[in-house]
Amino acid sequence: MAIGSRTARPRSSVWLSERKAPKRKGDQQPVGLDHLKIVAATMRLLDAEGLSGFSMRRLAAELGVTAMSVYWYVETKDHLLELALDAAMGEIALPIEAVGSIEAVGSVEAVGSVEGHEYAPAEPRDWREQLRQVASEYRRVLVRHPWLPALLGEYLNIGPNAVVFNNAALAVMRNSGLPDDRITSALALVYQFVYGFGTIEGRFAARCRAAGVTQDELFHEMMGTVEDRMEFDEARQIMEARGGSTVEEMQDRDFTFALDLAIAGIETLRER
Amino acid sequence: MAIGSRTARPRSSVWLSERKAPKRKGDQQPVGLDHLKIVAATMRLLDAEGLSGFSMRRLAAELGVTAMSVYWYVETKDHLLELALDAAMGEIALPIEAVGSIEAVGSVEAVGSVEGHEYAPAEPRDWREQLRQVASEYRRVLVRHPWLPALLGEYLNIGPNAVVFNNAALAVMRNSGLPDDRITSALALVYQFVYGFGTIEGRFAARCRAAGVTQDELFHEMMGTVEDRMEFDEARQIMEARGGSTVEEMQDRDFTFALDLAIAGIETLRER
DNA sequence: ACCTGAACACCGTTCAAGT
DNA sequence: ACCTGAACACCGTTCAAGT
Repeated sequence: MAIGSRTARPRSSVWLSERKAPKRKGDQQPVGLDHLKIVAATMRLLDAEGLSGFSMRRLAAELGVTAMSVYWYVETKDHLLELALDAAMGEIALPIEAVGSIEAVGSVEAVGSVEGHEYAPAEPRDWREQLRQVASEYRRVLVRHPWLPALLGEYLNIGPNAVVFNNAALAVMRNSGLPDDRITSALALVYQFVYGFGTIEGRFAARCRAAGVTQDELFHEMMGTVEDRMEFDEARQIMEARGGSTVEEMQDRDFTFALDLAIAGIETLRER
Repeated sequence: MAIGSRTARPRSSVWLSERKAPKRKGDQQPVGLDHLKIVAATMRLLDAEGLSGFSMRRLAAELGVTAMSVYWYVETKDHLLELALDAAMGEIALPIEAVGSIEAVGSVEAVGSVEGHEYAPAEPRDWREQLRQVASEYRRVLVRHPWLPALLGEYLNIGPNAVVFNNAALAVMRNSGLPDDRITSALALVYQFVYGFGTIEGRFAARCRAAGVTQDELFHEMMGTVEDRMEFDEARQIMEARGGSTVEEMQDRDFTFALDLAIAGIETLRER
């Protein structure tokens, strides 16, 4: 099988529980295993094999260590995955204008994220530009880590990097000029869209990689299968009108125009 | 743990492989086990225990049968979950105007779905009304079955009911007046939004059920935790401006206005 | 045609024990 | 302070066997 598992629903989050080890730096012998290496190896494994290919035992083997050693650093597999999740959130490059106080960024380090957020070099720009940047960065990270959506769905995503991201997203939307009581709606529209879009895009790419075919090959194969199955005149007509000769082009067009729709909607309803 | 598992990525879909059994009706002894009952029990278990609480062995026990009996009817756990996924898609009530040819509906039955699509009683209406209906129906089903998003992310979702749903969604959007080459974008914006929105809404509700608290209780608890953690003036201001005294009210407001934004965007860009 | 039981290769995690 | 090995309770699935 591919999803689902046996133990009970987790009731806690890494971010809501105490650190397992004080994690002081100048310790005696550097044994070659620590939080950073473990999370990095976790992400490498997840990228390469997917969530279903990941197990604590596989990870230990990857680290050249016995199955249970990892448990000295990490409470459960769930906590480890939450760390990987927040590390991925940290890869979303945010417009510098949207990143708030230095304290927020400092607290990222304080709770032990793997890497801080990256910041795109940018001068202050239009809120639309900033929105487009955050959206497409988020999309890129979702595609790069196809395991991310499952974790986003499973855990609370209140890690330090997630908080920075959410604040930045909110800051950008506040510049749109929408009244305060509409901001959460607009945020939901844009980011849930990006989430869903990036999810299927990343999954499709991963599927192609696993099957050893190009995206265009798999796309045409699937279209063929579906067309064989039933009458699809309407759908086919739309698909052909979609434009773009490659899957990548179609995706970029769809993504860009969908964002344009959302932005146009915001601008239109702002005036009312 | 809660997600991920051990076996390799599935390369096939129920919908792309042959039926295991010819499934003829007038057989000798009715043993009390069949496709319908199995899928129904699966959905009941998933609703009650979640994806992580579901296993072939639990299901067999639920059916009062030995662990391996189910395998006579169903090839793998993955295939069974695909059947449950499409059955859930069939619960989305579609506006009768948007449901195409009778053949499409006929083919639903032909491939053995659990129940056909429901059709809301409706006279022909504005495309905006239809869009709102499909969106909120989709949302309702996502909330009712919190395991649905994980399955939607994992499998191809090309079952008969999914095909009917997609065609209906497309038919509605075609009535918006957008040019053909923009339809897929608009569909992505609306349905990925609903998917993401319904996902977190359903997950939140499930979490409350599991913890035995009301949604409002958990919401305030979480707000408290997050506020304690770091400076959150902006976010708090927005949250307070959000309006609505209960979580449910906030969610309904957010959902409705986000859809309004999308519709306004479609209408605005349609004119250009 | 339908169902069972034993077995296999995997899990996450606990726990006592090593150094 | 860090790592190991054996063990427990669970998986999905195969396979030979029952009726």
